[in-house]
Amino acid sequence: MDRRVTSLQVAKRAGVSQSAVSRVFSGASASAATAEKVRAAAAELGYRPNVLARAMITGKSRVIGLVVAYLDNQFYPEALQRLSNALQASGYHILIFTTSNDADEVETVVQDMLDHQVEGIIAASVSLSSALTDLCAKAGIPVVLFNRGQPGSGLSSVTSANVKGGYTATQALIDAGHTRIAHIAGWEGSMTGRDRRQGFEDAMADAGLTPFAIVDGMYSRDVAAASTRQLLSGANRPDAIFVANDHMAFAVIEEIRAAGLNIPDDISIIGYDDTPLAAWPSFDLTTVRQPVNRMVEATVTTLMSAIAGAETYAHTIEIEGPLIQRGSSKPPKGPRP
Amino acid sequence: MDRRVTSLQVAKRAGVSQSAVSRVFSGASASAATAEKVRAAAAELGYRPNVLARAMITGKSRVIGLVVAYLDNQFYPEALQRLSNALQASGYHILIFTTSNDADEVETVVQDMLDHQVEGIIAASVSLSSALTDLCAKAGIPVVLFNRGQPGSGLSSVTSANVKGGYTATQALIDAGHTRIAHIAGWEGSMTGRDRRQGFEDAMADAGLTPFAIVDGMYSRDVAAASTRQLLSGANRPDAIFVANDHMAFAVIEEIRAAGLNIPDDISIIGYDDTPLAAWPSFDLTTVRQPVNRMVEATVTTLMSAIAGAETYAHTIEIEGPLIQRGSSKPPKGPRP
DNA sequence: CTGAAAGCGCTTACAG
DNA sequence: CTGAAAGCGCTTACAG
Repeated sequence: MDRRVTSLQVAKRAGVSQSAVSRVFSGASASAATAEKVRAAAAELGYRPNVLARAMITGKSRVIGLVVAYLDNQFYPEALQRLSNALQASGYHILIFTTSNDADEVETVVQDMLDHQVEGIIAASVSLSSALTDLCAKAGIPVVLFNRGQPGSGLSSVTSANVKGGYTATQALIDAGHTRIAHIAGWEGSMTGRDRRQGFEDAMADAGLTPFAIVDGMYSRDVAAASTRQLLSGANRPDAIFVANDHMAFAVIEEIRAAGLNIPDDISIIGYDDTPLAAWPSFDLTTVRQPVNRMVEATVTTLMSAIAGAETYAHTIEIEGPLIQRGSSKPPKGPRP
Repeated sequence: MDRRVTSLQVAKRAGVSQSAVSRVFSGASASAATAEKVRAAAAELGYRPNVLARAMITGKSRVIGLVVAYLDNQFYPEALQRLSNALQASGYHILIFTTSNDADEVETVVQDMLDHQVEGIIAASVSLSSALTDLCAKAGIPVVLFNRGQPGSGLSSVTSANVKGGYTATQALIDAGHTRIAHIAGWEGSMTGRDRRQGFEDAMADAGLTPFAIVDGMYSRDVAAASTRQLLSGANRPDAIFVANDHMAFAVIEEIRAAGLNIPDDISIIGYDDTPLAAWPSFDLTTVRQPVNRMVEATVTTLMSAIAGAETYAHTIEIEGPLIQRGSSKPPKGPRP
């Protein structure tokens, strides 16, 4: 319940001015003797600079706002952890906000962040209205979209190469000899969903195949499960499904098993993300890896240089990830070209 | 890139004093006419109070520090989301720190939080050294441990009723007719681990049974998997295992299946937490539910009343959760008393 | 109700 | 290198 100790108290104890104390702790020039006295006094008193006061003067809060929507998707906890570590390494901390993708809620959250004087915002799988984008621009607060593109918004984004990833996944199914290939797409309202779908459609077209079906899974387990039941209910059924993320793919796998079908003998499944669970024996999911570490690196680098004022234009960074071939899909047939 | 607009600019535009602007936005008394003029000017200029400046004066940052260690365990993303929502509802925001349980790292993180003038700290499954506990006490910053007890530390904690939960789980295995019951314990360094183990031992003793084995799973998938292989390798093997959390139980289930054994026919498994995955058909895990929502509620309530200065003594809150009987363990035999 | 003024705990020109 | 002083953007007694 003690009041916090201030630089003035340290100054008195050390027999120097308050400015001298400040200089020692802010890394400005000070003689060895002064620094010595100040540090000793500070240690005795348990002094630590008030970050808020410092932020007021410098205009640098050292805080980054992070908005995240889908924490139940295992991709995000890992991303959050890595983001947190990378930012801490740069001397920044994360003010976190969880939200749905509802526009009003996102607006509230972004306003809150701005009010807290964050130096930058990372929006993970969340879209920003153009009003919100303007607001951040006017406040001079850089925004980086993580795992979500928003072309034309003028916002920087870091994603995996979604079109290419969708293509690669689909190509792998084609190479395995499949012809009745369905796609359970990501949310149509998201660029990642549309891009992966585009990759699917391109690969099918290039192979002269017609999609068995394309349905919007909304990045939801429940919707994906219902879609799967639907796909299996017809007289004719797909022999392979490319699912737009692992989170949905797990639900798809379970539905297929519940229907008494075998994976991959009856149906091959390929997901997207390579979340930790994909490698678990229970799923053994073939999937396109999103290289979280490189995506996080790119996000932090982009944000930091924007904060430093180095760049004012938007960066659209796409990082390629490999297909991880596991047991949920048949391996490629015959010799590869 | 504009400079942020300040209360002084609003005051000039509205033709009132800066204090008047402040009063309108801090909810102090102001005439309807003044409020009107101020709000109009603020809206035109896009003014919002600087939370940092407000925090400096009031000494209330409206920020809660959250330390979390095991984000790969699905219990935590859910808890984080609920915590975030509950705190936002109280006008607070979360400064998040991920850490290992390493004492030095925790110390750094807590210091960082204190430097940022957080009003309270929630430590999820992380222990605080007594030096750190003292530090927070001296700074007058309340700490609540979430899902981790630390008796004798003087810190408040919110957990499930771990001894009772361990007892209930074990009793369920006994009721199902099992006699060779093993326990893969949580980390021995944690109170939750020790309590659940205590519940296991009590139930076994009450039933006149000797534990088949007790091993420390360290709350780690890998350690739990290795322990399982060990348990299965002997001439004699357990017919049931109580695993101290779901996160490990999933790995245990997979090892048992890999060994060609059937769950629950050969071995019954019961976990702890009732994470989302437990209900998935792939695991269908019988488990003791930790009532996340009620734990979060209790955590926020405790923290808020401590911040309000209402209580200075430590609260140790234990919340009971039911056993969720699913397919990974045999149902109780015969009639229940 | 309202304005002038002091002050939260710092950083940073400015002289010396 | 060092101290006195101004100021970051607010809140809050204090008079009027």
